[in-house]
Amino acid sequence: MGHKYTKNEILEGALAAAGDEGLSRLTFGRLATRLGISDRVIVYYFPSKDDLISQVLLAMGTRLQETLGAAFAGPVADHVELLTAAWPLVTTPDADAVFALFFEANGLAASGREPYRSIVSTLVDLWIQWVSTFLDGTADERRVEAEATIAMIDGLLLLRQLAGPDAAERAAVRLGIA
Amino acid sequence: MGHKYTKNEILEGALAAAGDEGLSRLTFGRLATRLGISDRVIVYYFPSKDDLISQVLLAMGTRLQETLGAAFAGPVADHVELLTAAWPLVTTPDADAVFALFFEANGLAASGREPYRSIVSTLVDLWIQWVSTFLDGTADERRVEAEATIAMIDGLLLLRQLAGPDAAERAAVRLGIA
DNA sequence: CAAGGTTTGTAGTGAACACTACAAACCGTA
DNA sequence: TACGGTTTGTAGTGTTCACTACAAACCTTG
Repeated sequence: MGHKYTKNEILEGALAAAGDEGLSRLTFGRLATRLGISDRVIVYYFPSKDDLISQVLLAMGTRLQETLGAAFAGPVADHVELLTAAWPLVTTPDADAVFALFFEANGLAASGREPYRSIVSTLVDLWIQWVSTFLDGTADERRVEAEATIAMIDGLLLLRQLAGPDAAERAAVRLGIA
Repeated sequence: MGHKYTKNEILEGALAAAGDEGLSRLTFGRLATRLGISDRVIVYYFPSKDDLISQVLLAMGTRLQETLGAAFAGPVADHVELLTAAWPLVTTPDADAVFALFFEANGLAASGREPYRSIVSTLVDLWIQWVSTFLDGTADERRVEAEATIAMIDGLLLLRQLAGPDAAERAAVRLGIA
């Protein structure tokens, strides 16, 4: 099978493109130009734009879990411990690009646009469940603790994106992290 | 001056439209149809799309300050006190619509798109400064406390938008609010 | 009434977008 | 070599979008 780009390589390129220019600038045409291929190869692998976006966001989520999962060894007691461990990993330039993407998707989801709404909703549920596996306690306790963890990390990282790393660092310290 | 719509009335309509359909669906054509007027009246008052968006976001910020400002009487000691007072006011259907808009703008800003980036950046600075006027302490202390306040409220409200009011309420309680 | 600010009618432009149709070429493998 | 998966050439479709040009009508105030 003679090929220049496999599906995965195109997805890879889409991740990079979305990181650079944002989700709203991720189009068949722009991505094709960026990769130096015909837009019809992309359509060949991703029959609709929704397919492309869904898979980009899903891949992004999986990749982030791999990064973070490596750092979370055993179960910890509460969200502060978890955040303290996670904070250095989510404040790198690479992570910044990933979270910029997520915030864009979150915003579009919050305003009700499909397919963002359903994808992000699924993603958030997965994350709550995933984070709770690193926590101690009953199922209910772990869920609440995971929700608090996600709220705090989102808030701090949003502050980081909008007010800068220094502001986020100060706030993190004030809230008992790092 | 014979007029059907003043600039302010159009801005009002734009706020409502953005709340209903999201910023990305706020276009001259759609707004004109929604208001039952010609799109050229809108262009007449808002010569470019960036003008319209900027003023919508600015108006949204001002309006939110008016709502919250009424509830904040005197200075309080820390972000927990402030959040406890603010929480009931930001968890109403009206506030939900406003914050959905802000999250959409934040997301577009995070991915670097103009004019969102510069407007939101200005807005965030204004908010940090504004929130700090309700706090006690030195200038530095108040700034950090304001940053923490904003991080937490953003995180909790984002969770509210994406995982639902119940999840946000649980997390808020766990974090010492409400 | 005259002037001037406002609104619409009519008619566009050029760009970006998602997506389609079809035939040809390419290329590794069986 | 024949097959089948892949890639491109060529050429579209229909939609939405921001924005423009211009003249006419409208309407309120001075």
